[in-house]
Amino acid sequence: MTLSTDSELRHDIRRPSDPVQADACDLLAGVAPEHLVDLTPRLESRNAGTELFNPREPGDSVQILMEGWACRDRTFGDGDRQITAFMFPGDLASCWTPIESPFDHRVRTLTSCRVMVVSRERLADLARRNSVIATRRRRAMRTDVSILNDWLVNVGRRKAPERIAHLLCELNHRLEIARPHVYCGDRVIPLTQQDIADALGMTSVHVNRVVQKLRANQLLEIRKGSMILRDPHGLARLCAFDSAYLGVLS
Amino acid sequence: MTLSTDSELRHDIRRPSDPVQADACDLLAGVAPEHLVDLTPRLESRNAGTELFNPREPGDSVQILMEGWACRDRTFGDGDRQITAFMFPGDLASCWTPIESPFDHRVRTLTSCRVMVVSRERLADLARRNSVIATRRRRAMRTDVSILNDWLVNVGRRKAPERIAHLLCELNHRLEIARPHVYCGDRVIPLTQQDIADALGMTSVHVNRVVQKLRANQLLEIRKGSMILRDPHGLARLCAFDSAYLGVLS
DNA sequence: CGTATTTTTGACGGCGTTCAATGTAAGTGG
DNA sequence: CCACTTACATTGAACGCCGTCAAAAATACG
Repeated sequence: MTLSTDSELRHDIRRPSDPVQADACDLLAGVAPEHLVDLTPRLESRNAGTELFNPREPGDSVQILMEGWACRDRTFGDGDRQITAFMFPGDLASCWTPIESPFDHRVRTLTSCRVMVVSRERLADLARRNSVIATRRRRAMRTDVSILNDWLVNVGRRKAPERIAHLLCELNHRLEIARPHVYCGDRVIPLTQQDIADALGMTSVHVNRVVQKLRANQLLEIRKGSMILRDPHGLARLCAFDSAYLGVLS
Repeated sequence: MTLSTDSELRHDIRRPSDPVQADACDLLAGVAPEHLVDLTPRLESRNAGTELFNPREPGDSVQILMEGWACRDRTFGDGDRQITAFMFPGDLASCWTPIESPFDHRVRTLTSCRVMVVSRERLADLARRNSVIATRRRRAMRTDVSILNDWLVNVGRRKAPERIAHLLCELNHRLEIARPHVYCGDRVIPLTQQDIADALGMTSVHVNRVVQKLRANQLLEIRKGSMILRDPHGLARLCAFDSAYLGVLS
């Protein structure tokens, strides 16, 4: 599959058929249709840069990511921001946040997205009663801790080239597992260099310089608004990537 | 309460009465004595620098921290290490790890400690059957995610002085909540400058220089192997500390 | 007292930031 | 189809935080 332009990568997303199907959602897969209706679900579109969750105004509906990429971040007064998680459908680590979130952060879309809007209260009910969903959420949370733990190691201890390579390897690994749910080209990371900088505690200027070196080594290609991994093994070698911490995903 | 020497801070720890009491343990508080016996618990001492948990050799017993400080860390081949959590008794964030740990890390004591050794299998059983413990572990895990999230923001976006101040503020806050369980002086942080460096992604040399500035501003005192916070509010002002993310603790 | 650990200090270098400008592709409206 | 606008990527120069290396001083402990 080849995509000719960036806009296709970011915006030309395949649409699932319109009737709301639980199976298309990694959190609710397998839920009986009669229970699903209780949630009053509806599919909606969101532009890139839309807020999906804000702890100060939880609201009484929850938006579950069905297509596209989102991130969890914290923004400072001076405009600095730190991204603490990347999320996309089909990825276990992405599905636990909707109902409750213990900490000060928000969730924003990075690309154009489709979300399933459901009643928060009823989803919480369902999660309490349905042991499958409960288990799924527990595993999702464990995965989130594990990834956060690894990001901290990454940001705290690795130099820029290894740091960037490690993030790309992680995303690639998660994407492979989530493949059936992710509607963008293989090994395409739909992130801005600014996004990557915000996730890794760097500036976009420096990300750019380092990423150019990686490109010079045939490890990846650079597009406007995205990157394409050309040599995942080379990237993994560069940062001694070990996917063990993602084991809970599979 | 004043302590004259560091050895007292690190080693002169009050001992709970010898019969094993569930209430002294934040994970098992409230568990009926007859259930507690099933765990075959025994109190033991550990020197500073002892490994309490290693994912590659989980073993069939679990060591629950009862006194002293420990940390979760990852060590690299070249000796570099990243600490990803500080743990002490009475602190909710410290109690979920023992039974299962989804990621690649180990737990080591930082000071001399006392631990309660229990059967892993039976503790897991108990956690499954006892909803109080289950709830406690869930909250503990949430707290852990929340703190990890904040550490990532801290390491990724703050400069050294704010970064150190923020860590100290967090520990101070958690210590105040855990006070009845922590047997060391008020506002004493029994950490080496090397420990702090390993937690914040810095070198001990630079931690030292920054910490000296904080001391010059009457914010803290420096001891061998520990620090004493003299002006918590000043520290909080320096880094704009907001304890909201620790809300789940209380 | 002698030893080990930790703190402290100095010189030097570099990785990464800051500031600012330019280039370039995509989207919009006339 | 072109002018205008916006968003990213790219480049260069200057600066500085922080790491590296190495050694010395201070503190605690046996």
